[in-house]
Amino acid sequence: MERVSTHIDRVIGATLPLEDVWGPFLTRISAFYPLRPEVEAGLRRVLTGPLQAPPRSDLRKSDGHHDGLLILASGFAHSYRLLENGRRQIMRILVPGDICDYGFLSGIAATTGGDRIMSFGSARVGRIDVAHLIVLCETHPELMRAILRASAVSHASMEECVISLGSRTAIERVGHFLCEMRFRLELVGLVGSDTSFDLPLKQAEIGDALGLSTVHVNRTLQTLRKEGLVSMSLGRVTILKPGLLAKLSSFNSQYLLGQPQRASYSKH
Amino acid sequence: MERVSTHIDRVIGATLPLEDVWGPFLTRISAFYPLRPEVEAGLRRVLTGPLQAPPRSDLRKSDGHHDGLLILASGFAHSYRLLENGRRQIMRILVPGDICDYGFLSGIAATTGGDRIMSFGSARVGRIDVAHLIVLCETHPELMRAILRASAVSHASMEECVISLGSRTAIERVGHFLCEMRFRLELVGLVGSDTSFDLPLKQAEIGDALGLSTVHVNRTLQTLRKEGLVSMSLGRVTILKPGLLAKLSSFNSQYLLGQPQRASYSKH
DNA sequence: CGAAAATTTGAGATGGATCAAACGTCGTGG
DNA sequence: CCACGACGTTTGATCCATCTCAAATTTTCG
Repeated sequence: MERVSTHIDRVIGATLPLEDVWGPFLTRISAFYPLRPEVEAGLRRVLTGPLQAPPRSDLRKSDGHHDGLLILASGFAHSYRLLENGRRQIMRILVPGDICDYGFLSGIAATTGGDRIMSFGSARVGRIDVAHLIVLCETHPELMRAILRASAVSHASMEECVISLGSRTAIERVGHFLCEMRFRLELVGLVGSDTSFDLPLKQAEIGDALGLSTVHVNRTLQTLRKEGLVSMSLGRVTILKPGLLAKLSSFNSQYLLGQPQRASYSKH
Repeated sequence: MERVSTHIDRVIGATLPLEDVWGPFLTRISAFYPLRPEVEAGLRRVLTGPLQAPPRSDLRKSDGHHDGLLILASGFAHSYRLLENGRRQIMRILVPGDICDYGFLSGIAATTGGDRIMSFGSARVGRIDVAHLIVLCETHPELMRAILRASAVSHASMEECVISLGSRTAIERVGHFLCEMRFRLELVGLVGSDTSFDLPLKQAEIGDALGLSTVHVNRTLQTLRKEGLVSMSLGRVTILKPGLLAKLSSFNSQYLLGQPQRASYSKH
C-alpha cells in the first residue's frame, strides 16, 4: 500500500508542474547558510534542467557540459572509482539535493583520479553554469558561504568514511551507514512519518561503499534485523531503534550539519 | 654521517637567519597556481611565526588563536581522531609546507568531529590571520585559486586514503603510503639526492594511518625490504625500486599535482 | 649504564573473504 | 496464466589476511 502510493506519487510527480524539482537542493543549501528569497530566486534562474538521467548512467556525461555545478535533483547516485584489480570503491552516496562534486571550486576535475558519478535508478540532474554562479556569488556572498559549508560537510562526511573503513567493524559500518542515510534524507524531507525511507542500493553496492563483500553485508544485515534494530526490504529501510543503532555504530550527526565552530573552546 | 649532518643542519637552521622558514609553503602553494613576486611578498608579510611546537603537541592549541590558517613550516604532523573504542585513526600526514586544515574556508572547524592535529617530532607552525588572508585574496584572486587547488588536492588525497582503506591489501597500502610520502616530500625539496627521505613515524603510527596493526605493519615492511623494494631504518626511507613499488601499489602521482582538468575528454 | 620505547618474532584466534549453490522475486513473452 | 531467464538475496563450507597476545630483542636516551 505504502509502496504503491509512493511509486504512483513519483510517476505523477515527474509530470506535474506542481512539484518543486529544486526544492531539496534549495532546502539543503539554505540550511547551511540562510539565503534571502532573492538569492533563492537567483539560483532558480540560473538552474538549468532537470535532465532525466537513465538508470546507471554517468551523470557527468549525460550532461553535455564538462564544467559547472551538477546537482542531483531526484533519485540516488554515487561517485566511485574502478580499480586495477577489478574492484569498485564507492566514495560517496548522493541523495536528492546534493551537489555532485566540488571540482568547480578549484577547476580541478575529480575525474583526474578516474572517479565517475553514476545514478542508481533513474535520476534527474540540474546544472548551474560556473560563469552564472560566479556572478551570483559575487553579488551575494552568503551564497558562496553556503556552498563552502556544503563542501566542508561533504569533506567531513568523507572523513567519517575513512573512520569507518579504517577502524570500524562490519556491523558498525553498516549501522553507521544506515544512520547517516536516514539523517541526510531527513534533511530533505525524504523520510516518511513512520521513519522509513527508500534506499535503492543492492547489497553488493553497500559492500562496495563500506569495503565489505556482498556476502558479509548480507550476514551483517541479518544480524541487525535479528537484533530488531532495523527492518529492510524491497529497498525500503526502517530503523527500529535509532538510539541503539547510533550508539552501536558511534554515529553522531554533528558532522552532517555544518554549523559554524563555537566561538571559544571549553578547554583552559 | 648523513644523518648527523642533517641533524646539525636542522639545529643550526633554526637559529640561522639564512633559512627560509616559509620556503616550503611558498613553493608548494605557488606550484598550484603561479604567484607573482608581490603576492609572495604579501604572504610573507601576513605570515606570523613560526612558533616552535613541542613534540606531540596539539598544533591548534599551541597557537593561541582559534581561527586563521595554520601552516606547518617544518617537521611532520598528523590530523587524527580518537575513537570510542580507544583506537586512533590518522586522517592525514602533514609535511612541511602543508596547510594544516581548510576549516577557515567555511568557518566550520574540523574540531567539530573531534579531530586534532599533532606534531610527530618538534615542529614549527606559521599562521595567517583570516582577515589578512581575505584582503590578500581579494586583491590577488590568483592566491584564492591556489588555495582552492591546494584544498582540492588535500581532498583528492583523502579519496586515495579511502581507496587504500577500502580496497587495498596491507602491502599495497604501505607501498602506496611510501610512494605518496616520497612524492610529497620531493615537492618541497626534502628528498635527498640519493632519493632517501626522513619519515619520523613509528610503525604504530603508520598502522593507525593505514588501518593496520603495528605487528602487521612490521611484517609488511619486512616483506618490502626482503623484496628489495625499500630500505628503511632510523626514520630514514629509501625507495629502491620506485617503479615497481608504484606499480605494486597502483600509485599514480596525478592526484597530488592539482593540475586543472583537461579541456576535453578523450572519450567520444 | 639502565630504563623506557620500538621493533621483531612466535603462536594462535578470528573477522571477513571466497567459492559455489540454492532460493526468492520480478518482468517478459509465449 | 505459466514458464522462463535475469538478477538479487540467502545459505553453507572453507580459507586466509590480518589481529591479538605475549615475550624477546634492539634502539633510544637520560
